[in-house]
Amino acid sequence: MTLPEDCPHILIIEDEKPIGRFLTTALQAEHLRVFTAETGRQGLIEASTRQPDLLIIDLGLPDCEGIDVIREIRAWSNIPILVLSARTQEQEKVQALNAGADDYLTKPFGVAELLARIRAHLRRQQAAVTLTEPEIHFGEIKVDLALRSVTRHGQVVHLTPIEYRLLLVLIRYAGKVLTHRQLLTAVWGPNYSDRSHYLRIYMGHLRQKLEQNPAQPCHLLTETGVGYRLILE
Amino acid sequence: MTLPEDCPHILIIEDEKPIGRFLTTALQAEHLRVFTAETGRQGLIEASTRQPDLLIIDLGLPDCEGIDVIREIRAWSNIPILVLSARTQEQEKVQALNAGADDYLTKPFGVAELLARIRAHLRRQQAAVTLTEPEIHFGEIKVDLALRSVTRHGQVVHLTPIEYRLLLVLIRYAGKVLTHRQLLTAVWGPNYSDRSHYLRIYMGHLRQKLEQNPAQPCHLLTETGVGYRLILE
DNA sequence: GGGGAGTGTAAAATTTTTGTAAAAATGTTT
DNA sequence: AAACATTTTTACAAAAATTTTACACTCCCC
Repeated sequence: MTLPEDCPHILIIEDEKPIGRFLTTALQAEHLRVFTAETGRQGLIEASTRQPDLLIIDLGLPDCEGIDVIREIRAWSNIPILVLSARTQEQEKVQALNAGADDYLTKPFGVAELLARIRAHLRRQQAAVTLTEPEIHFGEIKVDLALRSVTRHGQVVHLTPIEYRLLLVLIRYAGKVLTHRQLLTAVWGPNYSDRSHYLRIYMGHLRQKLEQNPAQPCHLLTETGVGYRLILE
Repeated sequence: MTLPEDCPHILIIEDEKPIGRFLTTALQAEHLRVFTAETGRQGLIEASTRQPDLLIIDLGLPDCEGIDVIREIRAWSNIPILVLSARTQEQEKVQALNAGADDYLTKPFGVAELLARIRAHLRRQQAAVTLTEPEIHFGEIKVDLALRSVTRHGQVVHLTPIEYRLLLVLIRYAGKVLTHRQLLTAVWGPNYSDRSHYLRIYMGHLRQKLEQNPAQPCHLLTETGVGYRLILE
């Protein structure tokens, strides 16, 4: 088996253990990293601490309705949510989609179909790149996205391609903690998600070039054990 | 006396008739609709047919253990369950909470306290349905799940990974008593369920960072011999 | 009052994670 | 092919987080 870190993370919320185990092995065989939760509550905790790339949830959980779980996650995240439902749960399925689910599969379903759907959503998610503001400011720094230029006190600061790309990702999610994996995937691609040392080096470069005091950064912040975040202004 | 249909329904499972009658009249006086059962079996039937909003159950029932009743109900419902226990039933009390009970009262208890707890859980239950808020507030603290940031008076409060995860679990089950085992399992994993001293240290850290007066916490509360709970607002 | 279980706090010891420099490899331009 | 810029690798010091250890405190029961 290959590296566990080096692949998309999937969270499965499923109360029936046999099905959960089946799904887990099926996805692991496709080189996906799997986390599981057996209740909605536990699922919410896992979702916010593990930061998965995709969520699979079975409707009809014991503790709270799967629909409520979807609604709560949608309040702060827009990861793809894939719903599993029984044929008797037609209404709930529609409700789930209204609550913010992206797709559904009716049981029983084939593994091939499940995997195809997962891959489609992961691809789509990665393609979602948009940004509105033409200029971003923080500290002494101005970033002009249209010109691809970074200036400090009006002086041009030269950034290498990777440095610029890393900065872009941080800007797009400014204020939010981005996990190592999220940053590595966004900048180097999904096959580099375990090379955290790259981040240390390039965050170091950015601090050297953009921070007033690189040793005590006040915009490019470290969240030890989790990742990094950019604080604007 | 009139009994409006829109008042909360309470089911009491209690084998000692005098206590049952006492509780019934006390709750009815507060405009709560009361159903009673004298055995666990009967209680399960009542619970599924009456669909109460809250369940009060006395540990130490004759036919089947109260804990089994809790477990069975938790398999299909997440209504608040309030446990009544004698001082000699410390172990059972913790077992009941581990099985999914929300709160407990040790006999003898005052009616005022019972009513306060009932109201708190009914309110929490109602709020949980509409809790799609991306931000959670309590005291001077704001928690933003999307940003993974905690602020106090707008100032960022830095939490380590374990501190954040522990806080998250407490938030998800806010108002409910969480046993040491439940917390340890949720944060450190099932192999750490006997390291209660970890909890003391990290609850201490959270109090230090989040409470106005860490020595007299008003949100991160200790339930001696049982566990901890978070009180919002 | 004395003793014990459960709890809170501080601080040391340990492990994990991070920052930095610099060398080696890669690629690009002239 | 040499000079240059950039990325990747390597190595080690520094910082942060976790775990361990120690001890004081409170409440309750005897």
